[in-house]
Amino acid sequence: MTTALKNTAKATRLSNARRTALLKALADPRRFELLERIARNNCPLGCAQARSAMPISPATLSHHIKELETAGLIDVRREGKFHFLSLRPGVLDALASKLKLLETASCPAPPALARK
Amino acid sequence: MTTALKNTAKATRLSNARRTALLKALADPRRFELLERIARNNCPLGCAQARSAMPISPATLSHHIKELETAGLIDVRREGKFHFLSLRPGVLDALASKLKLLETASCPAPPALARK
DNA sequence: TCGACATTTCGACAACTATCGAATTGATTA
DNA sequence: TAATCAATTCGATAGTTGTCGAAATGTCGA
Repeated sequence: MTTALKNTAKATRLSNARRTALLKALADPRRFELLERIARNNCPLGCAQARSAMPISPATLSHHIKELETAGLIDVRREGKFHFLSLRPGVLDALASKLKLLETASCPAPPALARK
Repeated sequence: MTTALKNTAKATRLSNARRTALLKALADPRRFELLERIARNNCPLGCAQARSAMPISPATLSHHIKELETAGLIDVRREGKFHFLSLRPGVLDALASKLKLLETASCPAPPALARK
């Protein structure tokens, strides 16, 4: 019950600060690419795998991983020397919902609206 | 038919560059707040209205408006000295869809995944 | 035409951020 | 214990970005 409610709350509620943190983490193209790789992998993505897939230095990768983790977008599992990255469930959904809400809240733009 | 297809394509397709531009525009908290005000207004929001609602200088507001417009999130209608801002339909939806796709593409994280 | 007003541009500044090489830390194995 | 390897931290650098005051531009009305 508590867990169920907690998960539901997480899926629908984002504070302004959290929203900002998420959007900032996603705004960097390299980071988004990394997140895509993590999301599309069929199981937790090895850090080493990410490294060989992207032309960036280990230091830069580490930095990006930390940014994604800090924003709460991914989870990092450590097994000895090896790290495995996975998408944290529900976070992107919550953000997407927030954006859709904004779209829904708006009134249709008049057709005469100039786009100069 | 062409228009219908065009709108459909817009709702479902975002290039990487466009996606990045959108996320960068949304990542600033002030800008997001401005977008929220535009979205929630029942008709195009007057620039002057935005100005009086937010504690930022005219220069800063102008800068943010330009960023939102350049990213393609809003349209600006000019009536003499006055500008009116409105949300461009479908853009937030397209972005939200992209995020949801990413969520869907991921595999469920194992419960044993450590969150250190 | 001038003055008032709405908005933008310009230049400066400070803060933030992506990237890297080098050094460090931590885990594993011989 | 030392060597190897995975990943992080550190410091530096260059680029980006938000913010502002002042100046400039554009519109309108007297």
